[in-house]
Amino acid sequence: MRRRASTYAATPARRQEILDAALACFTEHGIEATTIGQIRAVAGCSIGSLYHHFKSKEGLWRALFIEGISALNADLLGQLEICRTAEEGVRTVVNQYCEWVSARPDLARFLVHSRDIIVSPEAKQELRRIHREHLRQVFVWFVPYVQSGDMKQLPADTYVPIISGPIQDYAGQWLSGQLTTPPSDVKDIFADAAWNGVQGVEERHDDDRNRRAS
Amino acid sequence: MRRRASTYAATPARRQEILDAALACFTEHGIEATTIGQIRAVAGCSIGSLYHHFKSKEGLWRALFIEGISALNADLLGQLEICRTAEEGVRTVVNQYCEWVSARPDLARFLVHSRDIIVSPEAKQELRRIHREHLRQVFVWFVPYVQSGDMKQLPADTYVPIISGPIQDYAGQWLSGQLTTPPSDVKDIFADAAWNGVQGVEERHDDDRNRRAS
DNA sequence: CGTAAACTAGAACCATGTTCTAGTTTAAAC
DNA sequence: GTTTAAACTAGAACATGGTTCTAGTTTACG
Repeated sequence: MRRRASTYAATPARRQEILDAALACFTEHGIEATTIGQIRAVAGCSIGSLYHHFKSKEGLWRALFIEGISALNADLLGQLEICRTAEEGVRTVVNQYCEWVSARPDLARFLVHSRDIIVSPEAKQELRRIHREHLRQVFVWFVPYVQSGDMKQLPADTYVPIISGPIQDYAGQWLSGQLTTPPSDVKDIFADAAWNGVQGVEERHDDDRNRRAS
Repeated sequence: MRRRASTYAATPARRQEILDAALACFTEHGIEATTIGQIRAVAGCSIGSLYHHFKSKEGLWRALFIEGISALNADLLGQLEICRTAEEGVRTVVNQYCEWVSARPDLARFLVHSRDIIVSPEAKQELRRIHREHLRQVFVWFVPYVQSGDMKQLPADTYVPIISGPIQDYAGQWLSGQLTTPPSDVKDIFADAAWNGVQGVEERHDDDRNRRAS
């Protein structure tokens, strides 16, 4: 007699309709300015239906956020799989982010801007967990190259900012309309800078110039 | 007969009380979760008084944001004034941000998190104007060093992400409690990375190793 | 069919930002 | 000093928008 959850065939479609409507509204009016009423209207459903699928407005944000960040993470890990050198890996991190942002700017904009909007402690904790797990997986990929000396030894928490910080900063500005040159046009510059920042000291040359008086 | 604005002696103090109360509430409950009622209670004033001094909740955010960002900018420009080399300038940009974030974490947290929360077009435009003007002033300082070759020639919009992106990313994580090592403890690493990313090609050595097959 | 859970609907509710009207205080003019 | 006009304060009334609730419909499966 006990029925499994979500045996209805049409459910996933309706759920997705609401998510799509929400993203469209966020893009048009901004995340903060979007109301449940607008989403409901675009999705063509009732308040009751919306609240049946998502516990709250924040629950809707959360679902959209998790969907987006998971796709982004999975895509990156997939691309890292086929990299064979540290440099390739670092450049892939930068390039993949550029491609992703260009390919799905609406979702990217939402991901960037929504980080500071999710408020409830449980949700925050879950998002942090996902983020940590992702970082761990990426970190694992790079560990051997740090040990081999292909990459510099640095405090663990500094790799991500050095590699991803610049391109994320640039992409954020581009997404909010402050820059006109798309990330894909400058990705090599940021890939260079990223690799430059973490590559190991090379042994073939005189390396004095990497040292300096502080 | 015509009276100048704000001839009341007590006004600035009351205004500041409200701003301080707002920042305290933001720190305690988060920006989004803070209500006008909470601010009013902490500031010990009435709704009418609050709305007299600030047009709206967003107006209050805006005032706090402008106060904070202006102080941050002025401090940086002051420190840049006394720098005499490109490397000193770049390192100052990184170090000053570290110091600022450590000295006034509440305000820094608000600045970082509120960027995406201010919604009204006019306010957004004003903030963008302030930001652009600040960037221009900083950029002007660096121009001679780019022309002299002390710094690499890059697309104009890429300097800021390369120099400030990593430390801002790190500081943001620290401010939100995800990291325990304060920015001041890793500032040299990020200053190294920043300078490394923008320093000009040095002529005394063989520079081939800065080139690579993409 | 019959049934139980998934789903939909929208009215009622409630929290919170904003406006409004009515007063009080301040400082300058006479 | 008294007057006067604007700055300021107060809090009730209002408006908007998120959430809850009750009632009904659809779906899948026995």
